[in-house]
Amino acid sequence: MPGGFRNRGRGARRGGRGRRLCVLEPLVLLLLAESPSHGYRLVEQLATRFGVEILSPQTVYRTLQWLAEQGWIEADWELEETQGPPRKVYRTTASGEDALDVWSAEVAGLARTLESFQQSYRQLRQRS
Amino acid sequence: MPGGFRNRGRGARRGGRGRRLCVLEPLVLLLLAESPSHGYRLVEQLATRFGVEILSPQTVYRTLQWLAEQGWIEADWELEETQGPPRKVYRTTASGEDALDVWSAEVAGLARTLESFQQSYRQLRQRS
DNA sequence: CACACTATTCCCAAGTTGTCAATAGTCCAA
DNA sequence: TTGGACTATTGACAACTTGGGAATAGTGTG
Repeated sequence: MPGGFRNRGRGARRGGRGRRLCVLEPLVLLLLAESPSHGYRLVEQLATRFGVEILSPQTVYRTLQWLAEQGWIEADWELEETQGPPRKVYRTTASGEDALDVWSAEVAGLARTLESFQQSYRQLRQRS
Repeated sequence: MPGGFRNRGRGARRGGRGRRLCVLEPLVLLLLAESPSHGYRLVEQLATRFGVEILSPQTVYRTLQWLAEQGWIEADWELEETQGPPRKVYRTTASGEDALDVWSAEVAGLARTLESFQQSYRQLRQRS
């Protein structure tokens, strides 16, 4: 389960409720910068593109609402006929593109932290 | 502020309360696997070793308590005289070493997600 | 017509976090 | 000796996030 913090069994680990995904905003922002999409599809895209499978759809819809409140994305109801109820299709705004750059730097910082961890971990296991 | 989710200004970003570091457990576990330490020092080590500077000490102490509840770490009050109140020095247990391996795999998954993000981000910016 | 799938939104309990505060020991300067 | 700075841990509480359940609703299938 790459990239994800899946919940397995109560008490087995900290998490589940209350635990933040911590990279959902930049992921969604990037997907929308690539091409407009809607909540239901983003859940699938997050899984296939980034291996993020833990998500309850709620989390994605809420992130979408929050990103829209920041003015980083905008939505319109899709006009085409669909196989189901109407879709709310989001796309990035100009300030959303700027926000993506900021988030990207943040992600790079986290990536460096993870790299440090992995390097130290390998060294520790090599010694033994 | 590499690796960190610093809080700047209210409303400017999702976070502050309720925002998780999402990699604190493996980081602390690794540091303790390298050598025993105590809460106050771990806060410093997290900053210098991993660039994690956002932490309120509380978060670290709580993580320590939780890791101890899992049986992954154990503590004794330090016997030596110190420059201050007594320290609770934690060290990993055998099952803690196993847990570190599991967490390491989890971290690797998150690292892959971040890599995917960064690669897609670079491609997006190259195109424009 | 019931059922599965698509698609979004609201509400709540459970869990996590930062802030404030309390407690306390050591060291140093006024 | 009294106050302040630093070391060190813990408790309580409000603010915030999340997953699950439920509500709403359109479309396609048996």
